[in-house]
Amino acid sequence: MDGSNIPIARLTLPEAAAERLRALITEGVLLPGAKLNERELCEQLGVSRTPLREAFRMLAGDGLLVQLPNRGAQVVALSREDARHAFEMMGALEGFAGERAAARVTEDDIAGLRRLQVEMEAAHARDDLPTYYRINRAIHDTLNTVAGNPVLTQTYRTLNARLHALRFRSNFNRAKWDQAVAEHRSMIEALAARDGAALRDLLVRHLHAKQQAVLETMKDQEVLGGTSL
Amino acid sequence: MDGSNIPIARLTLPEAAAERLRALITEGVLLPGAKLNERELCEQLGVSRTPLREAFRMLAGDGLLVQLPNRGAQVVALSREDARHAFEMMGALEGFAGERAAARVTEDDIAGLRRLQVEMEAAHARDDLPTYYRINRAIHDTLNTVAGNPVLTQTYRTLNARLHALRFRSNFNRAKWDQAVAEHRSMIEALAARDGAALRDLLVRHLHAKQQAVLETMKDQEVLGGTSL
DNA sequence: GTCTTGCATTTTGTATACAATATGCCAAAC
DNA sequence: GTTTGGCATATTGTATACAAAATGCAAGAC
Repeated sequence: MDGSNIPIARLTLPEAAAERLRALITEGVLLPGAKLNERELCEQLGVSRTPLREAFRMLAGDGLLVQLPNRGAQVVALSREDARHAFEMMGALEGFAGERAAARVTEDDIAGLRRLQVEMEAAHARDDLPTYYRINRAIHDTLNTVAGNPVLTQTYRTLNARLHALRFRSNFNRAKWDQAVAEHRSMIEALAARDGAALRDLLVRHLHAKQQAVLETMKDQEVLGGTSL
Repeated sequence: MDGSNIPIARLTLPEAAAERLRALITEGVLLPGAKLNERELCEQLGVSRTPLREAFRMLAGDGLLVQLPNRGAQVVALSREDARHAFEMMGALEGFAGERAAARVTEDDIAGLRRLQVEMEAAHARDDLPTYYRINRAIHDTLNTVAGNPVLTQTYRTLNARLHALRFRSNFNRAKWDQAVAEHRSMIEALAARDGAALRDLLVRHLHAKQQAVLETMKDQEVLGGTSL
């Protein structure tokens, strides 16, 4: 026996419930601010209250739910300010990832990213937004992986899940899209040149643009129970 | 009624249990790698299993415990690598905090920090390590607060709690201490000059030094169930 | 008409009983 | 001597009953 003791991935009941809830939030069945009734959800998910409550705790830890004492859990609703802070943080995390990635990247990694870039540009050319999103995400995930810091990866994933789950979509238009694709090309070049500072800068700017696009769509949105974290 | 609906801070039972457990971990009563027996802890803390388990989930979310399905919870034991990654991340977070703080700092903030710096140098001069630690922490916390990003603050606090709870202490010596105090002086100057890039750089380097000091003490320490996150 | 007060109902919090799983030990097989 | 199988025990996982708290409504006071 060697040390690779990875048990067969068997979801525990609370984990499964959390996963299902996460999906319900992401799909927009449970909207931001919605309060979660334990008994109702128990019936819907077919689990009893104990594991459901453990699922609540997990999602609260991920920042998807807030739990108010004696008043149950509700889906977080980020205010404009909260969103601004979250994207600002994302910029910092991605910038750090880029910097580290530049220091550790291999030729194979670069080749893989170039392939993704080609696919991304093809999706862009044929206006295939879903594919574009998928590849975009793959590129950012790869950068993060290449950075080789699990603490970063964990933090990044959690924050990313939060932003995705809360349905922040940018106000898409052709000019911004073209710009984003161009930025990605520059990133790969900076990475290939192992220029960490430049890559960091590009990523921070890239996220800043995304932040602006998202904030535009939230222009005069009410606070709706906006909460910290 | 205005919107300041801050309820009287009344700790829920799971929160209280979590707090107590956190203390037990920080004080070293529960050592890294120790497995936590539910029944035992129930008796010790005077709560039943349900709230204790909720406390486990909370601490697991903070990265202080790992929960293995059907095998209970245990205190995380960070490997050398894990510690390296955590400190690297801390550097990135503090760097980001410094950058933002430089953009937002007020003259009052600077005055307050200068006062702390004087206190810190006094503690340093009289070899008062506990006070030094306390003020050091206050300075870093202030920088973080001035940065004005709650998402950052939350992440920073969680990671910091983890590093503290897991009892990472650096291999202290006079040269390193002198160096650290000098670095703090430079930081205040960079902040006063609103030079975000310089402050960021100083903080990253400062954390790197701390990382080195900690890693030295972990030189050839075994992995002991070292886990991710 | 508005504000308070008390009660019924709903919902959350905690304890505990029972079920499922893991652990350790001993005997039997190879 | 090592390995395998089966049991007894310990420990975790889940459901549920009961307790505590919050909510909503209606009746009465002002």
